[in-house]
Amino acid sequence: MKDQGMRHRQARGTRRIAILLDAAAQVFAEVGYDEATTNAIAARASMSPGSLYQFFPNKEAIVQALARQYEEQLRGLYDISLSVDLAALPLLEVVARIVDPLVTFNRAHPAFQALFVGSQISPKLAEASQELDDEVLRRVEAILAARVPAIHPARRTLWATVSIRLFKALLPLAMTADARQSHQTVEEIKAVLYRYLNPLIG
Amino acid sequence: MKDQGMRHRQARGTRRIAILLDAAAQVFAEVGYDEATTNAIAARASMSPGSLYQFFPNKEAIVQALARQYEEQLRGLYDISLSVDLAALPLLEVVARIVDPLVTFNRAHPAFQALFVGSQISPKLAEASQELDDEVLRRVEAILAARVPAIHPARRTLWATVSIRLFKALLPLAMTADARQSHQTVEEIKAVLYRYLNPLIG
Amino acid sequence: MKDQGMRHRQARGTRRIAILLDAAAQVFAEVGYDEATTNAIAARASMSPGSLYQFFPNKEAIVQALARQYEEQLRGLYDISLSVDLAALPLLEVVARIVDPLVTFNRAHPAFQALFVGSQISPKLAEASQELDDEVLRRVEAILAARVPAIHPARRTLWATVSIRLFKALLPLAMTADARQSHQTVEEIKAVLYRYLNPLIG
Amino acid sequence: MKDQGMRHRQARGTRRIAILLDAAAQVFAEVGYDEATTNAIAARASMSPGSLYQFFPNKEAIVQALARQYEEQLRGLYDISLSVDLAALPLLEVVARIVDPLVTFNRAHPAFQALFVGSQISPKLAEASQELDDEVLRRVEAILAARVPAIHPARRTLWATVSIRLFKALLPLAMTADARQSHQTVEEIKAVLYRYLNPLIG
DNA sequence: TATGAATGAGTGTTCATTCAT
DNA sequence: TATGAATGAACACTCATTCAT
Repeated sequence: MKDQGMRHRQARGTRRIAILLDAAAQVFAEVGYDEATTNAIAARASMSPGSLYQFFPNKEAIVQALARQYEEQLRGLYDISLSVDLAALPLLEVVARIVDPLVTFNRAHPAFQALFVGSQISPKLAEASQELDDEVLRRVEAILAARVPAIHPARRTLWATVSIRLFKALLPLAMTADARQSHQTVEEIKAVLYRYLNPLIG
Repeated sequence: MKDQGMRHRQARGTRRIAILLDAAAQVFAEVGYDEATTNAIAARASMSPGSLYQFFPNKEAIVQALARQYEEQLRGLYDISLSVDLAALPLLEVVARIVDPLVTFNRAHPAFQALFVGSQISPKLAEASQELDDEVLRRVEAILAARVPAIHPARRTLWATVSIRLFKALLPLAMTADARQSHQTVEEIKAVLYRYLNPLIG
Repeated sequence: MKDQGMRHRQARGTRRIAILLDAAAQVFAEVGYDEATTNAIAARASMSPGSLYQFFPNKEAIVQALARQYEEQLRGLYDISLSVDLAALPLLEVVARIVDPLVTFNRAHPAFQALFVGSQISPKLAEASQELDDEVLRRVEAILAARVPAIHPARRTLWATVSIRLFKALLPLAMTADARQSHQTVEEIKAVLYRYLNPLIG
Repeated sequence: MKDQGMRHRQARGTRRIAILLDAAAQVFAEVGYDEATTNAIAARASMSPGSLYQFFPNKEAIVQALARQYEEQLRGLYDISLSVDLAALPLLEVVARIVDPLVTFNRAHPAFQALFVGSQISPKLAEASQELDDEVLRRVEAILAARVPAIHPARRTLWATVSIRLFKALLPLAMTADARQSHQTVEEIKAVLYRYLNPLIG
């Protein structure tokens, strides 16, 4: 009996956290992290400010949780599409296997863009979503290393950083309502990355 | 007599606007548009907040004016370095003639980055610096058109948009104190753009 | 059967109240009444806030109950050490028989100080621990009356009030960790009271 | 002309600070430092919260300013009544010259009590009014030293500390509306201090 | 015209208290 | 009855904007 109550409560808590993160994602997507207010997030989640603070100690913790969520979901996404020998694939295929899922993911989670791209501008957001950025950098470096093991670490970091920034810069372009134009832009993103990386690791 | 007084007053007004824009540029460069306060800008300009609002109706108008100023300065910058037949130049040279002055300009005007790059993230700033972005887009489109006149307008716009975003994405990387690394990054910027555009308008 | 269940429930309630008052005492001793939060008290008592409010209608009621508890415990304390003819004892001895147990009691119940001394400052607390203060005043008046029966009631009240306040003022000084200094201060407390009262009731 | 404007503005600023400190004193006197809200102080001063923060960076700064004001006013008070050879005066006279002005002062400035006495309870207030407490301690120690130069510093500090605490404890008693009772209490305060100190420095 | 004092709605956050379960 | 999630009014403090001088 007690167990059931507890399980129920925990489930409720988890559900409310999910609702909050959803609301936060919406608000972040609409006005960005800096402009988002905790009261607005709570209101969007149909909660009181007090409730929000029962689950998160402060505003930063909300983005961090959201970023962590995205990180895990992305991990799941790529564990499938990258579980092959990347060195054996044509570069264009590698690029596609990275870009396409990310674009799809971003369409399903519009706030991802706000965090991932916004971290380049807002210092506060950058600090909060540091982990996500680090994780992405590590992963891209790993992919580069898989194809060109002999590469100098500093160059590898530069190439990875540049690649990530290129992607971040173009991702918003692909997020229009017009499906046709969106598809064309995604192709362009892949072309940019392919052409940039081909002379380096092709 | 009255005329002179008026001319004097107008000159004074123009001068004060220039001082304000200078102060705004400093503050924007230091903390970004969103974090910049109008009081801080006025103080930096050794003026009262009231004076600031005599020249600008609100914070947005300040960035807009600053963006317009940059727009004009950039026009002057390129009227010199682009007054040749771009179709006759190698693409790498064209890219260099566009990128290098812009990097130089940005080093002299650190706030330019805050506006130009920041407009991709902050919706407020995006709205305010719309015109600058439009102008830049038109110019890049013109260059593309000069090299490949037969190009479909939609594709031209896409290529120009992508090129500009690529540049915006990498510019901050080039703005470090380390001269050596900065030079390397600038080369990388040019490489990215060259490789992207070569198959299209090489 | 029903009776037993009820008795059981009541005993349980009494026990939980005791636990709560203990927790409250700890928290009051640590941060004072004003800074103490009901949630902190409940947590310290390993209870939910809701349970706390099942036994006490509000925060004030908690201090009141605690004060009442201290009142009773003090009664027990003095029923022993004052059950002699105070008129026959030297004043210094009387003072010692009042001060020493109180200091000992306070060392065992650090929250007592928070209530007893704090009531002089925080209006909220003063209201809440009014009863305790009244009781103490009555008792000190009784002692004074025992030694000088002919005393004018108003003077008796004044002397008692002053004596109590003197004690309250110095008690915190005696509550340091340093045993040596503490003893010295306790002697000072007794000296103050003795010198004050000697010309009056010596 | 400008000078006049500036002088005028400065005067206005000074006046507004005085109004604020007055309002703060009222609110502190009514509810104590901890319970006082900056918005309440601003409202009492017929100002907006923003105005308050134009003059004081935070709540603590307000008490500090008030404490400093009291410190100076007290200095002025005592420069007159203590500018004699304290060693030559009878102790009762010395005590009267210290206590009487302070009581008078406190009647004119009810918030003084809130700061001076309250600092013994609220840690926040204690921190903020530290300086005032230190200053008072130094002064009392100086008086003790003037009468008994050979005294051990540690004992001098103890006696001064005790004396101050005694005074703080009794001061509120003297602040009733009833003039007759108040006078009687003040006499009692002086009696307490005299009897305490007489065996030590009489 | 220029000033800067003044405004007040709004920020992130806390906590005494309530109430569905 | 016991729970702890939920509430929301307040708090200290900020800043774009206004306005008396």
